[in-house]
Amino acid sequence: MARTQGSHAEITGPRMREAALRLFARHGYAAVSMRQIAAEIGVQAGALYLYTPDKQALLFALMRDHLEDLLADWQPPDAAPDAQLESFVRHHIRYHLDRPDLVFIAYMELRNLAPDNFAVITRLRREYEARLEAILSRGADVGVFDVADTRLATMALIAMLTGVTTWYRAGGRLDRATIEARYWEMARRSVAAPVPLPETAPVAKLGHASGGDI
Amino acid sequence: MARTQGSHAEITGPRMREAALRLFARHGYAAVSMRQIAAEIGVQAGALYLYTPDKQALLFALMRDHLEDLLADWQPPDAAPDAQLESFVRHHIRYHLDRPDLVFIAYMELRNLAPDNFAVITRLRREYEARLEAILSRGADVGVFDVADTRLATMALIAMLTGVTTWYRAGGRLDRATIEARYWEMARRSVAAPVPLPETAPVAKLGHASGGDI
DNA sequence: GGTTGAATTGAACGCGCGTTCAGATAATCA
DNA sequence: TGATTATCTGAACGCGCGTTCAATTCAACC
Repeated sequence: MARTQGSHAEITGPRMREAALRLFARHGYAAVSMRQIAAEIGVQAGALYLYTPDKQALLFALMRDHLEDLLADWQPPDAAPDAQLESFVRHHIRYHLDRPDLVFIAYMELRNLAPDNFAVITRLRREYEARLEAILSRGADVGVFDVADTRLATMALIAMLTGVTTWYRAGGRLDRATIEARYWEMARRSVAAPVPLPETAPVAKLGHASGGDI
Repeated sequence: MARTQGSHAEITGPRMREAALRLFARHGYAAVSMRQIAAEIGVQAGALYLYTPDKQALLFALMRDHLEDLLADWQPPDAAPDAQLESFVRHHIRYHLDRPDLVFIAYMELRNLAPDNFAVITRLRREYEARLEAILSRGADVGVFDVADTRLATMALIAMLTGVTTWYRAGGRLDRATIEARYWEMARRSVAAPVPLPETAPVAKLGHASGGDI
């Protein structure tokens, strides 16, 4: 007996990826079996191999697609560094709140990647980090940011922002817009140059006294 | 044939924990077998069960001991909130740079804990987070900090600081003291209240113009 | 209505897993 | 020296793993 009612390739493939994503995020790649993924979508394990050459490729595809999406989804706007940073931070938070499982996997399962796959994923991550670093660099040159080490600041900011997925739950105490604003406020302050003295510069775009969202 | 030369309980036990720690951190709990741990210390898998009831207890012991150590190792000094925060941040960075594997495991392997063990570990983590949150709360009350949401700020800061383990490598470009100073600088700015206006307050302990370590 | 072929089943493969335990060994103690 | 005991081996247990594949089913097309 095979090919039970309602079986279609264009459905099973995506469903497999969804189930794998959910299970990998919940229990970890190594702890999830192909049989579990198959059971999740009402299919036998063998059927999965119509849609992925093996388990490793399934993980890799999830991570690669996620990172390529992330990179394609955001380009630095043609603006001043502070505006670029705000755009980056807000997009990062929004994107991560939308795809908690993907984000989780993408940096939890790095060690379960085969060497070649690891290299690809690492390159994509570096590319994303480089975008933030470029913003910080330019802002530091212009004097609107005050970062002693752009690489460290990049890693610190990304860690801070990505951390939102570890505690955020939909329907929780804070809504997404508030969370976005709070993170942006903290990120901004952590790298902003000190407010110029009043007699020197009249306008302080990144001044500390806005307090609008507090 | 058993009990080969030089076998001693007081050596094998700790060695097992060290090997498990290293392997769990490198490959993940689920991907490491008891046989691999045993091979690492030159012993057969069965011998491990003299020192742990099972694999799960081994993971749990590592995580619990780590968190209890972390909690025992630092108490908030009897000082102003800003000094307390500096103490917390510097200790956190130092502690985490000293024990990258333990830290890594302690939040990577949460999902591999049995429910009862998970509850214990979560309680310890909450306790640690609560210490930081208390500092931020007090500082906000006093007016030296400006945090819109202490819980969010707590999670954001801890994520930022803990992230240091993802990129730090001994002998790298930055030495530990520099890293500690940079993180403290970013953490401080992200929560510090705006500098009081010159005519209002003569001394600004958390002012933005120190620049000493830049 | 018969044929075709994509989609799936279900059984099988060898393997390594966590754990147990009787037996062997060597250090210790009387 | 002989008995005891802590320590460890090596084999075994049942199980689930990732993966393969012949057989089967069903939708689509002629």
